[in-house]
Amino acid sequence: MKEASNFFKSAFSVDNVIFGFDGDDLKVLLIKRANPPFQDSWALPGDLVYPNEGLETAANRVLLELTGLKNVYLEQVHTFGAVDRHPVGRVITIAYFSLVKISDYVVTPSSFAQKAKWHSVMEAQELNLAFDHNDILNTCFDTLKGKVRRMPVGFELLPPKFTLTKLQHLYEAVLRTKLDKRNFRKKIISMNLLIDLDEMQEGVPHRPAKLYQFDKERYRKFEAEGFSFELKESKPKDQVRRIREMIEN
Amino acid sequence: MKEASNFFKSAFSVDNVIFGFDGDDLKVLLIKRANPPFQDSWALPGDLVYPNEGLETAANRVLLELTGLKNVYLEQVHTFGAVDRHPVGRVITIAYFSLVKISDYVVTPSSFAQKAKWHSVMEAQELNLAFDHNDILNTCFDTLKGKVRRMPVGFELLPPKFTLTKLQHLYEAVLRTKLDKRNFRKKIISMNLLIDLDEMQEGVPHRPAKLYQFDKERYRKFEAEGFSFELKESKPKDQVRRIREMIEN
DNA sequence: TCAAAAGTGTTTGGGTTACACCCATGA
DNA sequence: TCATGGGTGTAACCCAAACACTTTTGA
Repeated sequence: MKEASNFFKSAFSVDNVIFGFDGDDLKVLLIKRANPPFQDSWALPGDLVYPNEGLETAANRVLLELTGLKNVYLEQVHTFGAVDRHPVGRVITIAYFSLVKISDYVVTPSSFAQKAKWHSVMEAQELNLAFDHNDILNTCFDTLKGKVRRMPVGFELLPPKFTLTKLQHLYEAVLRTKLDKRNFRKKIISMNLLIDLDEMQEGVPHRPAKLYQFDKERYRKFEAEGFSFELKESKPKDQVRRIREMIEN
Repeated sequence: MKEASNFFKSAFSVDNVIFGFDGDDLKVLLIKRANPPFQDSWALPGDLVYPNEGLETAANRVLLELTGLKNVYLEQVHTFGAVDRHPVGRVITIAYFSLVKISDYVVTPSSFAQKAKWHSVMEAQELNLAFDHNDILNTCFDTLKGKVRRMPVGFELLPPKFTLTKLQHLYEAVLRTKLDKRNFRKKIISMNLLIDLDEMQEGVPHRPAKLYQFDKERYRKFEAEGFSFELKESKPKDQVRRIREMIEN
């Protein structure tokens, strides 16, 4: 009954929720499955973990094979292990999310025969994804939302040079809220994590904006000191009041 | 090479970091391993996951077998899968932490032949635990620290009736900081999550304190409205100033 | 009467919120 | 000259931080 051989009949995989930002919308990279099960369904990119391969290594491999990108922000989120989540056997999956600069991603290399396509996260959440990939996507998205309010990971999604407005749009897309322009700028500037490049946008049909760069050096210093960067959720006061009143019935 | 049979040669386990609070110190329940590998080392309680068993089910089973407790706070934290983490084969482990009222835990049921013992977390972190259990313990402890600042999970560690001072000690033990008594009380009271029981401690050699109870009902209402409960880290201002100056060199 | 913990208010400063108008560019 | 986003300051408010003495009990 409780012999080792009974236990070594399962496999594990990694699935990777790859987020990108096109300047407007938060996106996730999905592949169209070429084979059963769930043939022709959209799915998160993933693969079985090789017997002598670390988990994060596997996640990085999936990412590299699909996007050609290395050294990308990658973080483990949660492990999904419902007994029946995979129709062909007991396969648990470790979910990762990664943040890529969408402009760096060029074309699907041939090793993935399937079609890969960026979907807006909002739309992807409404699709019927393969396996339990809807759960995985939702969990990873929530994790990203939480993360982005506490740490400046948003920069991983932007090109090296960006405007404050783009940065704000990114936060708005991830947090799914509107932010006040002046307060946002004050807050970001006061974090001292941006380098003013003294460069301007060019060829835009409106007043050109200043370009900034993320100051990784300085961030590491802060981080080492255990500093935290909360970006408050900006819940309107009236809403807070209303909730409070509701509760104090 | 890439045949399924190669992949279905691995196993997975759950390991459970069981936290308790004795009114003074944050504790973790460790077992003394009776068999190799790591015979006689202290280890986190854990077990292989049965082929047709969910992950959380397995974690709950470990908890039940060891403590006799059911319906305990349990949360998945992280999955550890280094290739060589287990000497007898490829075994990845999904780490959970749980919060138990230490008074509810009576005695180790016989199914676990090993000795189980509460260790202060501080001490446990200095032991040489089996496998990668030091990593696991540290990760779970950090997760608990983060969690406790955002959500009122601390109550899971206290008996049903407790004093404000006990609650404060708990927070101090988890966060490893001192908290200001008056500010702490103001904060907690203002959260409106405590029921004043109109009872007093008895038989204590000092002025008896009021007893309170956690208001789960009200908490669920808050939670449903997406309310958050930050308990700030209480970093002294001067420290913040020093860091800031250091960074703005 | 002593030891030990319970209990309680106010001031100060920093940060968050709310809010509206002028500016620079390309078409 | 118009459309489009870029860019800026201030007042009100709230909350966190700092801080010390009196009260109640059992021994």
